Amino acid sequence: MTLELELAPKVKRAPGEPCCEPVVYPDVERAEAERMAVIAKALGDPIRLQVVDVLRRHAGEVCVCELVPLFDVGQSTLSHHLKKLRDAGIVDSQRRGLWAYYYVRPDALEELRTWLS
Amino acid sequence: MTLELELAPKVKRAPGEPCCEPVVYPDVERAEAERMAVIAKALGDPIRLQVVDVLRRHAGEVCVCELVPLFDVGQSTLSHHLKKLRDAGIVDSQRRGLWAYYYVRPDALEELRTWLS
DNA sequence: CGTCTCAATCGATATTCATCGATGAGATGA
DNA sequence: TCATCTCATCGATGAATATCGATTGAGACG
Repeated sequence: MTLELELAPKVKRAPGEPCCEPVVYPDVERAEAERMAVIAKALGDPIRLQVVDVLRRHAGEVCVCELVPLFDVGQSTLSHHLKKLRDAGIVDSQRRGLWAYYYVRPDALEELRTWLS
Repeated sequence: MTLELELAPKVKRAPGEPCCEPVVYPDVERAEAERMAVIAKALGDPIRLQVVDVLRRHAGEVCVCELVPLFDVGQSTLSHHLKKLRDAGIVDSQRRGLWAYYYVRPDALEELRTWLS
């Protein structure tokens, strides 16, 4: 904040010479970032993120037949979104009788939350 | 956990009768969820998320010319990703001479982090 | 068994998106 | 003024994705 006035590199330099401190980026962090991107991508659709929001507000489980009328898409489309969320480890489901009940698996969201901290 | 054994609805019911407690989802929460989806979507690409990771590790700013060799894509592609991050309010940039320096704007990430809590 | 219901899957389609190469914009310096 | 450098933007292309309607599969019930 205070003494960074000379961060701007000199324009005159040998070709290929770096303009500033070289940035290092370990493979370990790269792998973790890739995992976080998978979670964020699953949350990156408005419908999917709203589904997660609804599930979190109803701390137990929510039946798919209750989820469908909340959104302006067909049942098959919502099922597709639920699969994406399942594949990312964000939600899971349990069948009872004819119905399927979905619930949030907090671990994935907590992973992302921690990464953001 | 303990007393949810009778959550499964009776199969026999009048047509159209809900299978469980109706779910409500206020428009206010819906709007907030849409905003979070924008942020999550911007983070949902491995390269973009790694860019944010690098910028966070270098608390000040990082020159684009240092960013480019870190990733296996061309300069124009990286510029495209940086624009996406800018549009989502996650990063911002400042030009000094020929160079452009990018830095993280913590607010957007903090918004998402708070939502995840 | 046959039929009904709910949810998952399939196939098709239109849109979005990541990527590239080329070009443009702006600054620097000869 | 002109060449060079960095980065942003443009246009095109192939891949991924969101969506739909139709079908399938699994349970429940009679």
